[in-house]
Amino acid sequence: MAEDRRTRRSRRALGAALVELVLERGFTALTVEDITERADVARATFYAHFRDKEDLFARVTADLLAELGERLAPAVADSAVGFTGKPVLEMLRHAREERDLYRIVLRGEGDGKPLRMFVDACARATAEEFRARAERNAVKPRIDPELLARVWVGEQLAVLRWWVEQDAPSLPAEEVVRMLLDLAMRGRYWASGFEPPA
Amino acid sequence: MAEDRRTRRSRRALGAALVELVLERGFTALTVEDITERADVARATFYAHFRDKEDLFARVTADLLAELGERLAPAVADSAVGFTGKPVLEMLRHAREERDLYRIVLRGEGDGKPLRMFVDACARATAEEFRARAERNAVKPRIDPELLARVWVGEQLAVLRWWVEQDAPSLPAEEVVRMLLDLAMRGRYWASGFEPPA
DNA sequence: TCAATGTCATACAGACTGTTCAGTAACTGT
DNA sequence: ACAGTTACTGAACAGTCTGTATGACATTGA
Repeated sequence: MAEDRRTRRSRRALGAALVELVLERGFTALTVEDITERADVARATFYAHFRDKEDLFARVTADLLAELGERLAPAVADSAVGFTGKPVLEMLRHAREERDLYRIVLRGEGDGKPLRMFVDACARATAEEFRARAERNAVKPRIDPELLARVWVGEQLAVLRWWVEQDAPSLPAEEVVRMLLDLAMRGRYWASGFEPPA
Repeated sequence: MAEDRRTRRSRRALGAALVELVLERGFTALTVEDITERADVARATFYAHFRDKEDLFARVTADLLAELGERLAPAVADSAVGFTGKPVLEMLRHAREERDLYRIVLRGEGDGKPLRMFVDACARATAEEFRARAERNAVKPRIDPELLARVWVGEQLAVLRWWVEQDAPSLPAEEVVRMLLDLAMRGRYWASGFEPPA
């Protein structure tokens, strides 16, 4: 007995309505009734599933993260050697499919709680990967992997934010990844147009 | 006829109360009455100054940005040549003084609106500086300055966020700046411990 | 088909919002 | 120090949203 179809229907509708409405009006401005109305569901039903709208947002985000995690797993395995850009590319693709949700999360809607869930999950995974990779290749990090992971994630998310907020059909994902890789390899100084330092 | 002392007193008290309370309970959880109570001010007075709590938060953030801008000006002038790290250092110092406010802004409290004010201001200024610098030194950026600025700011803010959230007396600001500079110059690959690529 | 379970409409108390207002206190410029 | 201006106070108001409870009804899965 998997999950009642009615339950699934309601939950999905509520989640979708939330995303739409947050994008339109912002999280705080929303009423539970706004959400149920858009989802075409009774208000009482909402409370049968979620404690409040924050709870709903948190679950939607958690689902997104779980999905992302699954999609990232093979890409991470593939880039065991070094910076291949495969995980980033996969994330960009995921973001293209779930664009609206990515937008509102990255904007910090909901007092930044979903965003923090997102950042923390990415940072944790990245730091772990950095450590493992350093060990595997027998190199000693010149900067604390924890901090390095934060920087790397911060940089990726900044780009991601920029990317999903573009209105015009923007740069293809592959192109964005190439830039990020260049930056990671050669540094910002090079990217600015200067010759690499001594 | 500057500004009435009572006005200044009330505004300041309300701003300070907001910061304290957001740090304790989060922005959404707050009531206007919570704020006025902490500030020891009548609720009616609040509405004499601000439309709602979002308005208050926005103004507090705007003031912070103005202050930061003033402090950054000389540092930016000093680093006209290249990446000296002076502006970042100055920002870290500012963040140390206004730690609580920085924390809540960077957390994305208030549906991320103050955070967006912050990010946009930094990104705009940085992009402009990049362009000017490239022109001054007659070099051609290898990556769109707009995007490069986003990345650079995203990276700085990730570090800043990490730094202001540390409980223990953390790394000195100068040390953090050194790391950021190394990263900017030599890239992440180097920081991970690998030798620079061909 | 039937028992279980989700959904619905409605109702409720309690809390918060944003506004108004008359009385009181504090401030500024002279 | 005074007078006129201006801000603060406390109280009251309707309107909105929340979270919970209820019994009737519809859909589901076995």
